[in-house]
Amino acid sequence: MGSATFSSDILRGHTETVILKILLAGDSYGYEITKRILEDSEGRIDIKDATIYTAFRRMELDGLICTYWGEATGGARRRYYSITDKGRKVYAEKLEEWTDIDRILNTLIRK
Amino acid sequence: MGSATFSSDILRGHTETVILKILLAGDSYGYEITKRILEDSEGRIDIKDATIYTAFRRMELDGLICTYWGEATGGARRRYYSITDKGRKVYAEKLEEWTDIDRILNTLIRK
DNA sequence: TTATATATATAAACAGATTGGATATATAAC
DNA sequence: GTTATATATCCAATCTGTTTATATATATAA
Repeated sequence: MGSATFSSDILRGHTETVILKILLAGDSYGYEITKRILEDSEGRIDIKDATIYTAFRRMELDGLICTYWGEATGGARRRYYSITDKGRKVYAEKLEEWTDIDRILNTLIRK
Repeated sequence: MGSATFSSDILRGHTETVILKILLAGDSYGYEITKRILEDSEGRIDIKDATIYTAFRRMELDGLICTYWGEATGGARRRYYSITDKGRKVYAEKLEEWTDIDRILNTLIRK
């Protein structure tokens, strides 16, 4: 139980930040990002496809990312996402915010 | 803007853990806990009264805390909360979980 | 008497995440 | 050829913790 995936509330508010960070390294698509997060989180963060696609739509509306159809290599078609200048700016802000949250939550949660 | 209070999504999933940690040090009541969190978070976490009272109700139903009316000293009546054995056990689990989340989110969010 | 700080509580709304379902392509196994 | 599996996207309905708005009540200072 203790090593299962985290409750969805834990990720809430960080999903966009994590997606932006991955897109900083280069364009990618939903399925790949989901797999990447699962790997990089020691198998503990299993973002559902519906979650990531609704996040994409929201972020596109907010101008953080833009999208284009790409070719698939052995599977269904892929919709690629690219981070915008605004997206880079928002990522920088969220990174700074995380640094603060991290310090403060450690104070509040630990003895 | 950068130093304002955090979005409510950031606290989501941690509210109960923070309340349990405060109750570990001794019984307390809603108003005091809210003030305490605001102080200990450098003024960045301003939990709304409705949030804390609904959390109390949820936690009491789950058997993490129990409650009793106390006397007020210069103000309205107070409802005190006390952590139960189950609450102490859940806190220990959440603390362990936070240790993991902290490490993993730092990996996912930072370059 | 007015304003402010102290203190609790509930209904309705909000928003990000999940569940469940649908659709579609390519490849490996039977 | 048919089935199973991996790849890949998307939407409607639902869930759930938090907020907004509102109500209630006591004590003290201006």
